[in-house]
Amino acid sequence: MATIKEVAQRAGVAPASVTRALSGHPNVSDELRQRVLAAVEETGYKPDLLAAGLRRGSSRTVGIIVSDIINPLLAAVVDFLEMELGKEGYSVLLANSHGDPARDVASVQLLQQRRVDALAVMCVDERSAELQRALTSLSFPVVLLDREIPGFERASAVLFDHYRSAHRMTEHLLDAGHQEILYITGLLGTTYPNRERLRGFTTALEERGLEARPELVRSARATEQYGRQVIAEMLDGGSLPSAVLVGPNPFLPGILKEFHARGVRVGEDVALACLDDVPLAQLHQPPLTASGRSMEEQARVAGSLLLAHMSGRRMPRTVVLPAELRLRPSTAATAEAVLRTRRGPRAQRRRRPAAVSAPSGGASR
Amino acid sequence: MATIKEVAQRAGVAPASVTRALSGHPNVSDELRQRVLAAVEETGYKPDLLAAGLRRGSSRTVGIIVSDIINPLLAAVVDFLEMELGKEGYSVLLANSHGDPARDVASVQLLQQRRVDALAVMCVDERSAELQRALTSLSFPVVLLDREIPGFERASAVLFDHYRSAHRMTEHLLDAGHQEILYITGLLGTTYPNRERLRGFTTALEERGLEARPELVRSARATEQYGRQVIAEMLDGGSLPSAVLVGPNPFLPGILKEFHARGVRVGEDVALACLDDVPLAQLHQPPLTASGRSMEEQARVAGSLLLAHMSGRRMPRTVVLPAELRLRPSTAATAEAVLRTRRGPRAQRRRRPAAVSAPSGGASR
DNA sequence: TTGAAAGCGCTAACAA
DNA sequence: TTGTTAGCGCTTTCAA
Repeated sequence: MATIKEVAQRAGVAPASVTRALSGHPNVSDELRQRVLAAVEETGYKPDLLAAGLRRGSSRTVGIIVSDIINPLLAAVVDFLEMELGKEGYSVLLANSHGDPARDVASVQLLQQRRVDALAVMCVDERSAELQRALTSLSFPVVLLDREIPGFERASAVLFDHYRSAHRMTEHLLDAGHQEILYITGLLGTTYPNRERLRGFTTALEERGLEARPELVRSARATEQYGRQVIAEMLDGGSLPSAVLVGPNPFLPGILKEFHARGVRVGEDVALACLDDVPLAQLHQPPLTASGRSMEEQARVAGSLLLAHMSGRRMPRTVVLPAELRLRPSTAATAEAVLRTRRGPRAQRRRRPAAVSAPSGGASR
Repeated sequence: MATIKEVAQRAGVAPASVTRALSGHPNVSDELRQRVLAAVEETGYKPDLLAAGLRRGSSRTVGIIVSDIINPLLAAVVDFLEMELGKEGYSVLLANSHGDPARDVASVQLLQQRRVDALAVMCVDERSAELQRALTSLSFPVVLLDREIPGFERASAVLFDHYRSAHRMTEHLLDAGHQEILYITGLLGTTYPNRERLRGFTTALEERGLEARPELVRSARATEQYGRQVIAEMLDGGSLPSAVLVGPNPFLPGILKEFHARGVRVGEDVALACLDDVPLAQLHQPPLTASGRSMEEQARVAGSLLLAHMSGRRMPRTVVLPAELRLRPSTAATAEAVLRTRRGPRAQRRRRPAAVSAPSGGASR
């Protein structure tokens, strides 16, 4: 690999002039620029970005910490963010935590050592004191994506309005007459969306004089397995409410598998709504009502905030983006219809009978 | 950020001793190590990996070039690879090409400038001369993931046996009596899987005295939209074969949407098989027959090949991994049953009638 | 407008 | 076992 020295020598100029010619420095004669360009061409010179970064004190690199890149929503954010930042010459250093909070912390330190110019964070557990310590000690811009760290004023945040999203979705279910809703959520208290969604859910219930019964709020790390397990338990106990509300999308496959395995017809024997909209929700038959949000917009906003901060142009900022209710057939039936169907003659079922009975509390509650 | 000098000063040693103490150098006295460790603790020193990389001539960084990180299969590979390499202290620089071959080339050059120690490549178009030129000029290990570049002996490759996978899947459909199969593939000639799968498909047909009719091999960049369009065209022309074989998974949502929109019942009015297994295929009702492969294994093998090459321990190597036929209900019906269903009384349909008629050539062909 | 010189922070070779 | 020295390749003063 040719170095700047060789190029300089070949062009008969000083190394500094090569830098100037290539970096669009204002005061460079056309003649010198030509000679440098020719020498660059001949040698195939490509500046060493490691060396440039060391000297410049900035690596033109942005770190992304993500709790799980296989989650299509997070993959989409990474994708768009990489694109936004790439336009300005920044590369992305990816760190996936695989749901392990300890990795979040390790990643912050590693990326710091790699001298990233900024950090985008979709961590596993925003409450981790260690993580907070690591993040607040950073001396470069940080943007939190759907994460909230009180007191971390130096960071920007791009949040969706998960409170409103969950609130509206819950109201939608209540409007259909559902008196009991099973809410399957990710770990409470670990991240902003889970927290806000719970608040939206309980508030909507309370506004109608209902309460979120603890046994109907099931919380765990978002895995397919747990989604399946919860449904199995509810069915086994004969206590599946007329409506189910799902938070994080990794639960969804498990939930659907268990419903299908038991012959529970989504949309008929149970209403099902999701707070994450993923391809699976749209393509399921019947399609699933979901709360949709534009990861592209989140990434675009995050990207421009980071770029602005890196160039020192702006102050940290919190941006809240709306989510959109996407009504689909999985919640079209009224609670009454759902409960009637369940009690109705098994013979009418197209598939094998569902192991469903009316929930203990029932609609009469 | 504290530097090595400050640590050295505080510990009363030379900078080089700090390096030695921290890097586990054999000849370091316990006493010196203790003092250094204490000073590190006090200053919160974290080595600058940019500087270390420059000096060492290796950045402990691996580039990944991926054609589309939103594709769940590719996201899985990135995920596992990042994990494998992370164990050994390597970070991942991500470059997503978004289906644009020109970006592949730009990414190779950028990553080269960033002095990555190795490169994992899932490019858009392996035939691109520019890309080949860029890749072959590299002086560090490269591993191709499901990509093949003839003459690029210095690279390793981790391939799945897509030929066998497509061959077996086609045989499976032929065994069910399908005489005509619509094959929807990604751009032919751009990548190894598309090429090998086509070969497997046509060979299987030829072995039974059939031929792959050009109008039944539909090729385009893998997008949901094209998948939908092909199905719409076939249905409009009344020429949908009794079986459909789908290559790249991005087609799948479009195909399913069009089938659903037209009331074509997958598994009854048409047999459907996929050469990519994604969550959607498993969770569809009925579940879709698919060819499954372990992205985790591909990533593990790729990771260990890269690590081995980087430490100079081994030669480039090509590893071929098997794919597994996962038979599910979407191909359970025989061709005869499918065609009979289509001609049968509309009244028996549960949903609205399908706009399907027997294909022009028909089973009698 | 250009060149010379210094140095970013680290590590490896060599010397002690 | 430890310190000294040099230098990775670049960019940024500063001086000419």
